[in-house]
Formats: sequence, C-alpha cells, structure tokens
Amino acid sequence: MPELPEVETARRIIERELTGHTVTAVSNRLPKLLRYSPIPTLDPLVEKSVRAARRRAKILVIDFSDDLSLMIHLKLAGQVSVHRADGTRHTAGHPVPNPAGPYPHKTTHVELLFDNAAILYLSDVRQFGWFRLLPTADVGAVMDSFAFGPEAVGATPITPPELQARLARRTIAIKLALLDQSVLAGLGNIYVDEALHRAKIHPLTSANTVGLPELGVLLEAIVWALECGIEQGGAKIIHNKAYPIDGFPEVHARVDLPCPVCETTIVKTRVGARGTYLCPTCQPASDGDKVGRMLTGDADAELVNAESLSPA
DNA sequence: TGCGTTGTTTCACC
DNA sequence: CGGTGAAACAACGC
Repeated sequence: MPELPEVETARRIIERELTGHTVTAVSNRLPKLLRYSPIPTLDPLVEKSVRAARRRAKILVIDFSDDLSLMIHLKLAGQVSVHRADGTRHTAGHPVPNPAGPYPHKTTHVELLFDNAAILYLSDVRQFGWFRLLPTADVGAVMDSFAFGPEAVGATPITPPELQARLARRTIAIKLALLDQSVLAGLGNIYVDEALHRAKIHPLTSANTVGLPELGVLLEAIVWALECGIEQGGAKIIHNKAYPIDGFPEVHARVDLPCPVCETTIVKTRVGARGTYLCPTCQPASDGDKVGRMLTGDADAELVNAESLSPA
C-alpha cells in the first residue's frame, strides 16, 4: 500500500545507494508494466548513470544521464529493493516479496544492475503499478497532466485557509476529499485514517463543514501521520493487519483492538468503497456527517447504513 | 471460490 | 462546467 511515506522511503534509498552509479544491465520480465511509457523498453538505461531521485505525490522519478528519466508508480503493491554487494538490503513499499527472503522473487519484474554491483529490484505482486521511461525534459508535462494538489508535507506546507478554499465546494466525506490527489497530494487509505483519528474528526464529515481551527488541527495530524510513516520507512500492514511500531498506526487495520487514546474498541466501516477504521469515541459522528446526521452515530448503524447505499 | 484489496479513471447524471 | 457517487480496472491471495 505504498503512499507518500513509502514512496519517500524508496526515494531516499535510491538517492543514497545509487546516485552517481552507472547501469550495466537491465531486465524486464513483464513488459506490460511499461504500458504507458513513451519509450517502450528499459534497454536505453544501460550505460546511463543515476543523477537524482525525486518524488511528487506518490510518483517516484529517477533521473539518469543523457536526459532520461524513469517514472515509477507503485500503486497497491509495488516494492523497491536495493541489494548491495556487501549483502545489505534496503527495501521500501509492499511487504511482498519478503525483504529478507530470496531475490528475485516470482513477483520481481525488473532488475537493474549497477557498476558498484548493487542491484535494484522492482517487484509488484498485483501488477497494478507502472513505469514510464521518457526524456527528463518531458517529466514536468506528465506530472502536470495529473493535476496534483500541494504536497501534504514539504518545504512550503499548505495552510489551513488554503485547504479550506480547496474544500469549499466539496460536500463529499472529508476522508474522500483527502484521498483526492488534486486536493492534497500524498495521502492514501492508511494515513488518512490515522490523521482523522489524531484530529478527532469523523471520516464521514462533509468536507466543507470542517471549520478553520479543525483544519489546522487536521493539517498538523496529517504531517504527524506522514512523518511517523517516513520515520518508520513505511507502515507495516500485512494481510490487512497492522503491526504497529512505537504505537503507529493507531487505528488503521486494528479492528476490534482498543484505541490507544481512550481504549474504546476500534471499528471498521466503509467510506466510499474504502475500508475505514475509526474510534467511535474519539471521532463521534457530527451533524455534518453524510450518514450520521440521521442516526445516533453508533458504529454498527453506520456500517449497515453505509453498505445499504451501494447495490447488492 | 468469490471477495477484498487501493490508487486512479471513467461515466452517467445533476 | 464542476461536483457526486458508483462502477470499473489492474491481478492475485486467501
């Protein structure tokens, strides 16, 4: 489930381990991963050296010499793993393949060999991700086509009034608005649940009813969640079960476990089509809630009602 | 074995 | 045109 922290972790690994090194060989066992790529194979990367690794939203970009760039979207289940000649490994993204196990795994599709004997493995058990090889000069235009909103964390963080302006005409659930990459870039299902819990906001609250002070709290909570994730090199969630490190994540993938803040049992519901975890005590339903407004706000009623909104 | 999984796109409709 | 809600899609593991 690579989101901003997992992609940022991958970026840092590539920057640290591979900058200045030259590709000596390339293999790609699943050419369809280049289905959107302007250059249809990775072969031109041979003899090119890594100049930089950068990130925008959840897209990783590796810049090579001779005006070549590789854009990578890990989607649900992509993984980046760099193995050095001395045997040390650095892995980011999805937990499959097992970072401590044998490589290449059957889900490892791309291998890049470098002149320092390091190997970059790109794996994707779901095959939903993509790679695009293109001139560096064209990366900006492709990024523009995605119309990403401001980065959720970065040098010039979005301010509460800016976020309020972006949500002003949005009546959808705040959780869905935060997952919209054109509103704010980088959040996915894990970190949005964590941020809303931290900010004590129910995920079904209509986006344009969240006041300025609450948006300030929410932005702080978003930064907190993403920085927790980056510090940990990505949240550890396997088969929909969280394995918290230092108490993070607090609610996501922790159904039926106690809320670390108030010990109320964490419930799982649905917002849009997304599995959503929340603490019914910390995050009470409010008048602005899309479903909760006609109910008591109790979690079971929400679950039933939310699911009855979609056809069987 | 059919469902769940997520980031993103698409579509009908208001 | 912009927003909404839902479906679609990618492919696999359980």
